Amino acid sequence: MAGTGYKTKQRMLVEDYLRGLKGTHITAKALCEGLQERGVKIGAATVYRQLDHLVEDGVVRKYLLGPGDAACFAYVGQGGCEHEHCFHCVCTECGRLYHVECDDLAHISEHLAHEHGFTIDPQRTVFYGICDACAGVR
Amino acid sequence: MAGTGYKTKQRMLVEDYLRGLKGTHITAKALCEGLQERGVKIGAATVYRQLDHLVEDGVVRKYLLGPGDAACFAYVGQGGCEHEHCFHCVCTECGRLYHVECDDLAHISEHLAHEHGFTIDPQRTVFYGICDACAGVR
DNA sequence: ACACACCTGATAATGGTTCTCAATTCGAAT
DNA sequence: ATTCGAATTGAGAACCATTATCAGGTGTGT
Repeated sequence: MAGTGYKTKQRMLVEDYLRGLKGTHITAKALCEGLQERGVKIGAATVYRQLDHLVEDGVVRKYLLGPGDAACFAYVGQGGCEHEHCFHCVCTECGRLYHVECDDLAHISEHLAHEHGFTIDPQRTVFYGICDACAGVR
Repeated sequence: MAGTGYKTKQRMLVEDYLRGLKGTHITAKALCEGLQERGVKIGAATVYRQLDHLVEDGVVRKYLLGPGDAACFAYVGQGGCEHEHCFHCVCTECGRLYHVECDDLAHISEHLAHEHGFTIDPQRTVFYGICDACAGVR
Protein backbone atom coordinates (compact mmCIF):
# COMPACT_ATOMS: atom_id res chain seq x y z
CA MET A 1 0.00 0.00 0.00
CA ALA A 2 3.07 2.18 0.17
CA GLY A 3 3.11 3.09 -3.47
CA THR A 4 2.10 2.43 -7.01
CA GLY A 5 5.18 1.83 -9.14
CA TYR A 6 8.76 2.81 -8.45
CA LYS A 7 10.03 5.17 -5.81
CA THR A 8 11.57 7.81 -7.99
CA LYS A 9 13.12 11.11 -7.02
CA GLN A 10 10.16 12.99 -8.45
CA ARG A 11 7.69 10.94 -6.43
CA MET A 12 9.48 11.90 -3.24
CA LEU A 13 9.72 15.53 -4.26
CA VAL A 14 6.01 15.87 -4.91
CA GLU A 15 5.04 14.00 -1.78
CA ASP A 16 7.44 15.96 0.41
CA TYR A 17 6.28 19.26 -0.97
CA LEU A 18 2.66 18.42 -0.23
CA ARG A 19 3.50 17.14 3.23
CA GLY A 20 5.27 20.40 3.93
CA LEU A 21 2.07 22.30 3.30
CA LYS A 22 0.47 20.59 6.31
CA GLY A 23 -3.06 20.18 5.08
CA THR A 24 -3.18 23.26 2.92
CA HIS A 25 -4.37 22.71 -0.62
CA ILE A 26 -2.43 23.52 -3.74
CA THR A 27 -3.01 23.29 -7.46
CA ALA A 28 -0.92 21.05 -9.68
CA LYS A 29 0.50 23.99 -11.56
CA ALA A 30 1.42 25.87 -8.39
CA LEU A 31 3.08 22.75 -7.02
CA CYS A 32 5.10 22.38 -10.20
CA GLU A 33 6.23 26.01 -10.06
CA GLY A 34 6.94 25.75 -6.37
CA LEU A 35 9.30 22.84 -6.98
CA GLN A 36 10.97 24.56 -9.90
CA GLU A 37 11.60 27.65 -7.77
CA ARG A 38 13.46 25.37 -5.40
CA GLY A 39 15.72 24.53 -8.29
CA VAL A 40 14.10 21.18 -8.97
CA LYS A 41 13.84 20.19 -12.60
CA ILE A 42 10.47 18.53 -13.03
CA GLY A 43 7.94 18.46 -15.83
CA ALA A 44 4.26 19.27 -15.48
CA ALA A 45 3.22 15.89 -16.85
CA THR A 46 5.23 14.16 -14.15
CA VAL A 47 3.61 16.25 -11.44
CA TYR A 48 0.17 15.24 -12.69
CA ARG A 49 1.20 11.60 -12.90
CA GLN A 50 2.64 11.52 -9.40
CA LEU A 51 -0.37 13.32 -7.98
CA ASP A 52 -2.56 10.66 -9.53
CA HIS A 53 -0.48 7.94 -7.95
CA LEU A 54 -0.50 9.60 -4.55
CA VAL A 55 -4.26 10.04 -4.73
CA GLU A 56 -4.62 6.40 -5.67
CA ASP A 57 -2.49 5.45 -2.68
CA GLY A 58 -4.80 7.50 -0.46
CA VAL A 59 -1.99 9.70 0.82
CA VAL A 60 -3.19 12.75 -1.05
CA ARG A 61 -6.68 14.04 -1.71
CA LYS A 62 -7.88 15.70 -4.84
CA TYR A 63 -10.58 18.35 -4.75
CA LEU A 64 -12.61 19.41 -7.74
CA LEU A 65 -13.83 22.88 -7.00
CA GLY A 66 -15.48 23.92 -10.22
CA PRO A 67 -15.79 23.21 -13.90
CA GLY A 68 -12.73 24.49 -15.71
CA ASP A 69 -10.98 25.32 -12.47
CA ALA A 70 -7.79 23.52 -11.62
CA ALA A 71 -8.07 20.65 -9.17
CA CYS A 72 -6.58 21.13 -5.72
CA PHE A 73 -4.46 18.62 -3.85
CA ALA A 74 -3.76 18.21 -0.17
CA TYR A 75 -1.65 15.78 1.85
CA VAL A 76 -3.67 13.73 4.30
CA GLY A 77 -1.05 11.21 5.39
CA GLN A 78 -1.15 7.45 5.78
CA GLY A 79 -4.69 6.32 6.36
CA GLY A 80 -5.69 10.02 6.36
CA CYS A 81 -8.60 9.60 8.73
CA GLU A 82 -8.25 12.77 10.73
CA HIS A 83 -9.46 14.83 7.84
CA GLU A 84 -12.11 12.45 6.66
CA HIS A 85 -14.90 14.83 7.39
CA CYS A 86 -13.21 17.90 6.08
CA PHE A 87 -15.54 19.86 3.85
CA HIS A 88 -14.80 22.85 1.73
CA CYS A 89 -16.53 26.17 1.46
CA VAL A 90 -15.94 28.52 -1.44
CA CYS A 91 -16.96 32.14 -1.17
CA THR A 92 -18.64 33.20 -4.40
CA GLU A 93 -17.72 36.78 -3.63
CA CYS A 94 -13.97 36.63 -3.04
CA GLY A 95 -13.28 33.10 -4.25
CA ARG A 96 -11.52 32.11 -1.07
CA LEU A 97 -11.51 28.45 -0.07
CA TYR A 98 -12.20 27.48 3.54
CA HIS A 99 -11.55 24.12 5.15
CA VAL A 100 -14.14 23.12 7.69
CA GLU A 101 -13.68 20.13 9.94
CA CYS A 102 -16.64 19.67 12.18
CA ASP A 103 -18.59 16.84 13.77
CA ASP A 104 -21.87 18.37 12.72
CA LEU A 105 -20.86 17.90 9.12
CA ALA A 106 -20.02 14.30 9.84
CA HIS A 107 -23.50 13.90 11.31
CA ILE A 108 -25.07 15.25 8.18
CA SER A 109 -23.18 12.67 6.18
CA GLU A 110 -24.55 9.90 8.35
CA HIS A 111 -28.02 11.36 8.30
CA LEU A 112 -28.06 11.55 4.52
CA ALA A 113 -26.74 8.03 4.25
CA HIS A 114 -29.25 6.48 6.68
CA GLU A 115 -32.36 8.54 6.02
CA HIS A 116 -32.00 9.54 2.43
CA GLY A 117 -29.90 6.73 0.99
CA PHE A 118 -27.13 8.93 -0.26
CA THR A 119 -23.46 8.66 0.72
CA ILE A 120 -21.65 11.95 0.35
CA ASP A 121 -18.17 12.13 -1.12
CA PRO A 122 -16.52 14.93 0.89
CA GLN A 123 -13.73 15.18 -1.64
CA ARG A 124 -16.03 16.31 -4.38
CA THR A 125 -18.59 18.22 -2.40
CA VAL A 126 -18.12 21.93 -2.06
CA PHE A 127 -20.36 24.40 -0.27
CA TYR A 128 -20.92 27.63 -2.13
CA GLY A 129 -21.93 30.77 -0.31
CA ILE A 130 -20.61 33.94 1.23
CA CYS A 131 -18.02 34.23 3.96
CA ASP A 132 -18.44 36.69 6.84
CA ALA A 133 -15.56 38.78 5.59
CA CYS A 134 -17.45 39.49 2.38
CA ALA A 135 -20.89 39.62 3.96
CA GLY A 136 -19.68 42.39 6.25
CA VAL A 137 -18.37 44.50 3.42
CA ARG A 138 -21.66 44.56 1.58
CA MET B 1 -35.94 37.96 -10.40
CA ALA B 2 -37.40 36.58 -13.58
CA GLY B 3 -34.34 37.07 -15.72
CA THR B 4 -30.94 38.59 -16.24
CA GLY B 5 -30.90 40.69 -19.39
CA TYR B 6 -33.24 40.50 -22.34
CA LYS B 7 -35.76 37.79 -23.08
CA THR B 8 -34.44 36.59 -26.37
CA LYS B 9 -35.62 33.72 -28.52
CA GLN B 10 -32.52 31.76 -27.60
CA ARG B 11 -33.11 32.21 -23.89
CA MET B 12 -36.59 30.74 -24.25
CA LEU B 13 -35.34 27.90 -26.40
CA VAL B 14 -32.70 26.82 -23.90
CA GLU B 15 -35.04 27.15 -20.94
CA ASP B 16 -37.88 25.30 -22.66
CA TYR B 17 -35.60 22.50 -23.73
CA LEU B 18 -34.34 22.03 -20.19
CA ARG B 19 -37.84 22.21 -18.74
CA GLY B 20 -38.92 19.54 -21.18
CA LEU B 21 -36.34 17.17 -19.69
CA LYS B 22 -38.20 17.24 -16.35
CA GLY B 23 -35.33 17.06 -13.95
CA THR B 24 -33.02 15.02 -16.12
CA HIS B 25 -29.57 16.43 -16.61
CA ILE B 26 -27.95 17.29 -19.90
CA THR B 27 -24.61 18.60 -21.03
CA ALA B 28 -24.23 21.95 -22.75
CA LYS B 29 -23.02 20.33 -25.93
CA ALA B 30 -25.87 17.83 -26.01
CA LEU B 31 -28.35 20.61 -25.41
CA CYS B 32 -26.88 22.58 -28.29
CA GLU B 33 -27.08 19.61 -30.62
CA GLY B 34 -30.56 18.76 -29.42
CA LEU B 35 -31.76 22.21 -30.35
CA GLN B 36 -30.03 22.14 -33.70
CA GLU B 37 -31.66 18.82 -34.52
CA ARG B 38 -34.97 20.57 -33.98
CA GLY B 39 -33.94 22.94 -36.72
CA VAL B 40 -32.98 25.72 -34.34
CA LYS B 41 -29.97 27.76 -35.35
CA ILE B 42 -28.04 28.48 -32.17
CA GLY B 43 -24.35 28.80 -31.39
CA ALA B 44 -22.51 26.95 -28.66
CA ALA B 45 -21.35 30.19 -27.06
CA THR B 46 -24.94 31.35 -26.75
CA VAL B 47 -25.97 28.11 -25.13
CA TYR B 48 -23.22 28.49 -22.53
CA ARG B 49 -24.16 32.11 -21.94
CA GLN B 50 -27.84 31.37 -21.48
CA LEU B 51 -27.10 28.45 -19.20
CA ASP B 52 -25.02 30.79 -17.06
CA HIS B 53 -27.89 33.23 -16.88
CA LEU B 54 -30.40 30.56 -16.01
CA VAL B 55 -28.11 29.23 -13.30
CA GLU B 56 -27.69 32.73 -11.92
CA ASP B 57 -31.45 33.12 -11.89
CA GLY B 58 -31.68 29.90 -9.90
CA VAL B 59 -33.95 28.25 -12.45
CA VAL B 60 -31.31 25.82 -13.60
CA ARG B 61 -28.66 23.99 -11.64
CA LYS B 62 -25.17 23.19 -12.82
CA TYR B 63 -23.04 20.32 -11.63
CA LEU B 64 -19.98 18.27 -12.44
CA LEU B 65 -19.87 14.51 -12.49
CA GLY B 66 -16.17 13.94 -12.96
CA PRO B 67 -12.88 15.71 -13.52
CA GLY B 68 -12.55 16.80 -17.12
CA ASP B 69 -16.12 15.82 -17.88
CA ALA B 70 -18.52 18.38 -19.22
CA ALA B 71 -20.77 20.14 -16.72
CA CYS B 72 -24.38 19.01 -16.56
CA PHE B 73 -27.46 21.18 -16.28
CA ALA B 74 -30.92 20.45 -14.94
CA TYR B 75 -34.08 22.52 -14.70
CA VAL B 76 -35.26 22.99 -11.13
CA GLY B 77 -38.05 25.51 -11.65
CA GLN B 78 -38.99 28.98 -10.48
CA GLY B 79 -37.64 29.91 -7.10
CA GLY B 80 -35.07 27.15 -7.39
CA CYS B 81 -37.19 24.70 -5.44
CA GLU B 82 -40.61 24.75 -3.92
CA HIS B 83 -39.11 24.42 -0.48
CA GLU B 84 -36.57 26.79 0.89
CA HIS B 85 -34.04 24.28 2.16
CA CYS B 86 -33.91 22.00 -0.80
CA PHE B 87 -30.45 20.61 -1.45
CA HIS B 88 -29.40 18.57 -4.40
CA CYS B 89 -27.46 15.34 -4.45
CA VAL B 90 -25.84 14.01 -7.57
CA CYS B 91 -24.75 10.40 -7.83
CA THR B 92 -21.35 10.28 -9.46
CA GLU B 93 -22.05 6.73 -10.54
CA CYS B 94 -25.35 6.99 -12.42
CA GLY B 95 -25.56 10.77 -12.70
CA ARG B 96 -29.02 10.89 -11.20
CA LEU B 97 -30.08 14.08 -9.45
CA TYR B 98 -31.89 13.82 -6.13
CA HIS B 99 -33.79 16.57 -4.36
CA VAL B 100 -33.50 16.43 -0.61
CA GLU B 101 -35.65 18.57 1.63
CA CYS B 102 -34.80 18.06 5.25
CA ASP B 103 -34.64 20.11 8.43
CA ASP B 104 -31.28 18.61 9.32
CA LEU B 105 -29.83 20.23 6.25
CA ALA B 106 -31.32 23.54 7.28
CA HIS B 107 -29.62 23.14 10.65
CA ILE B 108 -26.29 22.65 8.99
CA SER B 109 -26.75 25.93 7.20
CA GLU B 110 -27.35 27.70 10.49
CA HIS B 111 -24.48 25.94 12.16
CA LEU B 112 -22.05 26.90 9.43
CA ALA B 113 -23.25 30.46 9.52
CA HIS B 114 -23.02 30.87 13.30
CA GLU B 115 -20.01 28.74 14.14
CA HIS B 116 -17.90 28.93 11.01
CA GLY B 117 -18.87 32.28 9.55
CA PHE B 118 -20.03 30.95 6.22
CA THR B 119 -23.50 31.38 4.77
CA ILE B 120 -24.39 28.63 2.33
CA ASP B 121 -26.23 29.33 -0.86
CA PRO B 122 -28.39 26.21 -1.25
CA GLN B 123 -29.17 27.11 -4.85
CA ARG B 124 -25.59 26.76 -5.84
CA THR B 125 -24.48 23.95 -3.57
CA VAL B 126 -24.57 20.37 -4.77
CA PHE B 127 -23.69 17.24 -2.81
CA TYR B 128 -21.72 14.64 -4.70
CA GLY B 129 -21.64 11.02 -3.73
CA ILE B 130 -23.21 7.64 -4.40
CA CYS B 131 -26.86 6.72 -4.12
CA ASP B 132 -28.00 3.46 -2.54
CA ALA B 133 -29.17 2.14 -5.88
CA CYS B 134 -25.62 2.31 -7.22
CA ALA B 135 -23.93 1.34 -3.94
CA GLY B 136 -25.94 -1.88 -3.92
CA VAL B 137 -24.87 -2.87 -7.38
CA ARG B 138 -21.20 -2.68 -6.58
C1' DA C 1 26.07 -6.03 -14.78
C1' DC C 2 21.58 -7.40 -17.37
C1' DA C 3 17.13 -7.20 -18.83
C1' DC C 4 12.97 -5.17 -18.71
C1' DA C 5 9.40 -2.68 -16.98
C1' DC C 6 8.46 1.78 -15.48
C1' DC C 7 9.31 6.73 -15.30
C1' DT C 8 10.57 11.30 -17.24
C1' DG C 9 10.02 15.52 -19.73
C1' DA C 10 9.25 18.46 -23.81
C1' DT C 11 5.82 18.92 -26.80
C1' DA C 12 1.52 18.08 -29.16
C1' DA C 13 -3.08 17.08 -28.66
C1' DT C 14 -7.58 17.12 -26.44
C1' DG C 15 -11.81 18.99 -24.90
C1' DG C 16 -14.70 22.00 -22.32
C1' DT C 17 -15.45 26.63 -21.71
C1' DT C 18 -14.69 31.54 -22.48
C1' DC C 19 -13.33 35.53 -25.30
C1' DT C 20 -13.57 38.55 -29.50
C1' DC C 21 -16.05 41.44 -32.38
C1' DA C 22 -18.92 42.81 -36.18
C1' DA C 23 -23.68 42.24 -37.16
C1' DT C 24 -28.15 41.72 -35.25
C1' DT C 25 -31.87 42.15 -31.99
C1' DC C 26 -34.06 43.97 -27.89
C1' DG C 27 -36.73 47.38 -25.22
C1' DA C 28 -38.07 51.74 -23.97
C1' DA C 29 -38.74 56.22 -25.36
C1' DT C 30 -39.98 59.00 -28.89
C1' DA D 1 -44.06 52.63 -36.04
C1' DT D 2 -39.30 54.69 -35.74
C1' DT D 3 -35.13 55.43 -33.45
C1' DC D 4 -31.18 54.65 -30.57
C1' DG D 5 -28.26 52.85 -27.11
C1' DA D 6 -27.45 48.67 -24.82
C1' DA D 7 -27.51 43.75 -24.80
C1' DT D 8 -27.21 39.51 -27.50
C1' DT D 9 -25.72 36.57 -31.17
C1' DG D 10 -22.66 33.35 -33.63
C1' DA D 11 -18.35 31.65 -35.77
C1' DG D 12 -14.08 31.05 -34.76
C1' DA D 13 -10.02 31.92 -32.04
C1' DA D 14 -8.17 31.75 -27.63
C1' DC D 15 -7.60 29.70 -23.11
C1' DC D 16 -6.55 26.45 -19.67
C1' DA D 17 -6.20 22.22 -17.24
C1' DT D 18 -5.25 17.83 -18.17
C1' DT D 19 -3.61 13.66 -21.20
C1' DA D 20 -1.27 11.36 -24.72
C1' DT D 21 3.01 10.60 -27.25
C1' DC D 22 7.53 8.82 -27.50
C1' DA D 23 12.50 8.68 -27.37
C1' DG D 24 15.60 8.33 -23.85
C1' DG D 25 16.66 7.75 -18.83
C1' DT D 26 16.04 5.25 -14.38
C1' DG D 27 14.59 1.71 -10.82
C1' DT D 28 14.42 -3.25 -9.38
C1' DG D 29 15.16 -8.06 -9.13
C1' DT D 30 18.26 -11.53 -10.79
